[in-house]
Amino acid sequence: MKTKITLKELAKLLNVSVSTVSKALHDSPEISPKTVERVKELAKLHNYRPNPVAVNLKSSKSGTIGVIIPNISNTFFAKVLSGIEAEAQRLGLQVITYISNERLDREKQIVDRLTSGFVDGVLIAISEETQRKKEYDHFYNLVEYDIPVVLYDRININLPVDKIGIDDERAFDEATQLFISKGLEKIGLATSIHHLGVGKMRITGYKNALPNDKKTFIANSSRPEILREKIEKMLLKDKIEAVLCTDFESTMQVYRTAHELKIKIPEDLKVVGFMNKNVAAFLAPSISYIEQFPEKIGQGAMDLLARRLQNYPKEAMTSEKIISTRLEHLESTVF
Amino acid sequence: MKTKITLKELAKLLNVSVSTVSKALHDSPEISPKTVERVKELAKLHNYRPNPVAVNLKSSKSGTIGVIIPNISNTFFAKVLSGIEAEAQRLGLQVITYISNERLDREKQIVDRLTSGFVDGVLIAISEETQRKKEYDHFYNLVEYDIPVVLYDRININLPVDKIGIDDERAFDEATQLFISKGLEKIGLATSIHHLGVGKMRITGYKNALPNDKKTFIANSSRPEILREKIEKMLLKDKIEAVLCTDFESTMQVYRTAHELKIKIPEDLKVVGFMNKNVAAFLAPSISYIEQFPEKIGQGAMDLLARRLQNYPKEAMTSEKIISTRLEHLESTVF
DNA sequence: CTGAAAGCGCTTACAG
DNA sequence: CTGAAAGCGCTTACAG
Repeated sequence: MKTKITLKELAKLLNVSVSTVSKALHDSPEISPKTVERVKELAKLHNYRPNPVAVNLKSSKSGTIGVIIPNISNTFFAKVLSGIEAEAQRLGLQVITYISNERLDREKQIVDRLTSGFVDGVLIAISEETQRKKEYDHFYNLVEYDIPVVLYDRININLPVDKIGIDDERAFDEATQLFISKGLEKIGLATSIHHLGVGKMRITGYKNALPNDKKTFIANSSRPEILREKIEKMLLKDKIEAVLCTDFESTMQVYRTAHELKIKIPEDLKVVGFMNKNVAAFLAPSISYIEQFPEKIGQGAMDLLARRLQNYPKEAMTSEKIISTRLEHLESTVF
Repeated sequence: MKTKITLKELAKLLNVSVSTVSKALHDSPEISPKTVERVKELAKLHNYRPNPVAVNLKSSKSGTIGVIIPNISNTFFAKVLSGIEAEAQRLGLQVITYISNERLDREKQIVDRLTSGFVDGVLIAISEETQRKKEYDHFYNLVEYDIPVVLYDRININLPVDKIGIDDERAFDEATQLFISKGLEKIGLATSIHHLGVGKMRITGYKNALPNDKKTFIANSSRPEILREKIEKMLLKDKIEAVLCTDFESTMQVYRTAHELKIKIPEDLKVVGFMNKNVAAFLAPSISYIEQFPEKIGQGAMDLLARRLQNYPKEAMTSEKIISTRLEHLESTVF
């Protein structure tokens, strides 16, 4: 077993002081070129790497950032994490992952951990329960401890921090407009996330797009059986001609229910879903969907945080960044 | 802005030494009950929490573990991470996430990072490229630095470390047996991961289950268009009656292709897929699948690692743990 | 150009 | 029962 070599050991081998070694490795102009060379050579030979924990203690930085993820099984969040991780690597930062499972108590625990100095900054998508109960006090602890926070995706929340997400309202407004422009009269919406900020925004986009003379049809429930019933009612009784889905679950429910009721997509029903290509393209028929570019959101979130880590006091203003979505047309919106 | 209070500051406020405060907070019997009480009270008042970086430096532990994930968009791995994170929380460990994107060079970089002292141990699922090239040297660095490693999921690899995964061979053997017992003659397999260890094991299970007089039918490609063609050939020319799929992609391809060719599932074709319930149950028809319990794999991996972290030298033998799978019957295997 | 010293925030063996 | 000292591995202002 190899054991990690330390500055002290290098110094002894070279018959110089620890300070000289440290300075040499940092290319300090104080040190003679000859010494620098000797030191670096030996360091390389022994594959010396500074102990990050010691460096962190000295600099009172941890060199890591925390990411709070509400639900990692959601491919969207998994991909956001991927974007964060890639950008963090580029910046030389480590990513510590925390999963709240959409629960407020877990989120509080996590934030408590975070304030004890594990991380230099935090990226957060706020849990569902937290949003439902509107209890944001714990986040102010982070602010008080001067730990920069960036909210990602779930940004429709009144906290004085940087934010990055998509324009949920516009995406659904545009998708609804599309149906209207094709002359459809009865346009519905299915959602299992109507209590989330992002869900509300999407519903608002849909409603705003509908002219006053057009009725809204909304099937909403976070309980699968109920959602399924409401979708069935929309399809059979309301006889909607098109439906927008705000999330993966509702999209799959619409797909399955239409099939069971022998309602043909796209002939009898146009569908715009919210899911990733991996699934959308292989359904039969394939389902058009709103593409979100989660990796970009992750990368952007990391960049916003990195800016704060560099010169926090200088920039007082918080910024909000929006990543555009795109409606990807597959078979379910063929007219 | 609150700033974190240190031992030194507490000591000054209390007019005692830093050592006394530290000992009191650890309930040392050396300290008088009265002092312990005073110290704890003030610590609580100021919400004192020890600086983890300093504690780590002292103990030469980092209190964190690394997890290498080949592809986080794969729900299986996302859920494994969830299991790891939950167990790590319970054990008071932090999880640093690294994503290799199935690439050898990224994996090498990550391992390099890991050997510089960021983590106390590592959980690894080896990347696809690494397995293809059979280049495992970089992992031996971890072993040399005495950093415990646990392989999860992709465990069919000859490295002297603890492992946890599923019994891929048996799962596919049993699923194949099921079809045989129902009197089916032509049983095929579709895969996009035949170059991965787990893929090979699944194929072996399928082959082993088939009696000598039965032909094998295998559609394999990691390129979607090619896989699609091969599946089409199996369905149209070979006229297989049942098909096993080793992964999400091949399952979706079979589902979609059967639909396009107007081959009815399950009447004309029985299907056992490899995917998660979230999707499987909402397809039309729903697709029976092999359930893997990824959270359990994550939890088990973390536990194996925790054991090593506690008493590494004592236990020389490496262990291999298998988490049972279960065939979940939905509509695609109705006889 | 080199090195001794102080210090980051903690823990713990040792002295009193 | 309390405290001074050493040390974890580094960095850096200061002295020589």
